[in-house]
Amino acid sequence: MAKSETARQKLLPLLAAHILEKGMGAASLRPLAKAAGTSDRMLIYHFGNKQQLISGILAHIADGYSRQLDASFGADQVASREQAIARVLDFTNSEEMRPFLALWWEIVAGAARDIPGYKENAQSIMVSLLAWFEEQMPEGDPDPAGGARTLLTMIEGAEMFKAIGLPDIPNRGIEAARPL
Amino acid sequence: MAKSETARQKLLPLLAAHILEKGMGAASLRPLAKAAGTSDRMLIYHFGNKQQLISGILAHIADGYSRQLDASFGADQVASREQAIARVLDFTNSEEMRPFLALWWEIVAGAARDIPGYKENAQSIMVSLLAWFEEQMPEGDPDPAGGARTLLTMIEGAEMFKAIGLPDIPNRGIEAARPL
DNA sequence: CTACAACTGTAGCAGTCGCTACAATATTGG
DNA sequence: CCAATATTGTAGCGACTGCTACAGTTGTAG
Repeated sequence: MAKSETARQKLLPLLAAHILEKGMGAASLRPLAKAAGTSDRMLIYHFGNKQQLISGILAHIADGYSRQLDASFGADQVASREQAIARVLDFTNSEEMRPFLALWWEIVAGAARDIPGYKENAQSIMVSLLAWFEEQMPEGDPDPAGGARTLLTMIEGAEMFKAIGLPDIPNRGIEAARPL
Repeated sequence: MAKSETARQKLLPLLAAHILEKGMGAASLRPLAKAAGTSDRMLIYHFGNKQQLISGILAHIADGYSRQLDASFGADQVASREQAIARVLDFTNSEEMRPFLALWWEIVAGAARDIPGYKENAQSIMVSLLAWFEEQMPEGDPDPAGGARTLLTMIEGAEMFKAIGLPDIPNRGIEAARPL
């Protein structure tokens, strides 16, 4: 099946861009192939079948996402938990994050339905996000590990409300994310 | 197009059951029709087109969900915020809630992608859930409205982590959901 | 140069998709 | 009873789905 690794590496960015823009609902072979300047025939040739193709694209996107996280936040420390959570929520409000978030909820939905590959992908994204966020915790926090989990749970809840167009509901809640 | 309201009311429970079990990915006319003991031809006849059909089914499910909420929780008061949040999380762990939650994330994903109808549906579900949860807040809570929003944000974050198979991440966070 | 492997275009299969045209039957109001 | 209306089955359209068979072309190693 798949022969050339470099061929895949050349296709992946274009395939990823297409999925980020159009969503998993538009992730069928012919549109993907067109977006990548090739044919459905060649996508199967390089990736074996559709499932492996999608897995490859999602993994590629997850990689880019975590690299973007590191790049977007300097090493400057944050002073409080409130500041840490506010910084992340601000960041996810940016226009460039929209496609990632829309895709994220599709991945969550796939994981909740036990579609093969989705749960693994979602977990790897969240585990690395948690590790990254743990480092972002304010210096001297009494419980960075627990705090990061608290705040990340809060953040994800808030992101859900943002996604469905009710961004104000978590507002008051976030103020409550103080260390005990 | 749609003529008989009673005909729709007879079909909706069967259609809803099919979507809850199989997910939106299996929500195409012919399987839905088969599950409801009719034909694709008749679904279009009764509901006009697929979008109105799906909207009707989702609204029906949302109705049933909120009625189930009221039925599953007695009027017995809860003593603390921790107890309120624990009760809801326990409830959502039950097997009968699984289909609702899986469908919920598909609705969130659709809302995040601006698929017509999904955002409205998601909002109406969350608004009524919030209103219900506000009533469930412990008596004497210093800020029931804000607290309900705090806890619901936390709950939804926790539900997401459960959905992707990482139920332990929010655990420590939930202990922190104390009133200020 | 030749043999072999890597790559690619064309065409198509068998299935599903939402939806509709047409014709027939069932029901109901006058 | 008769006419209008409501309901239903059959058949199919044109588009799309993942994937494959076949035939070729290209690149490379001996």
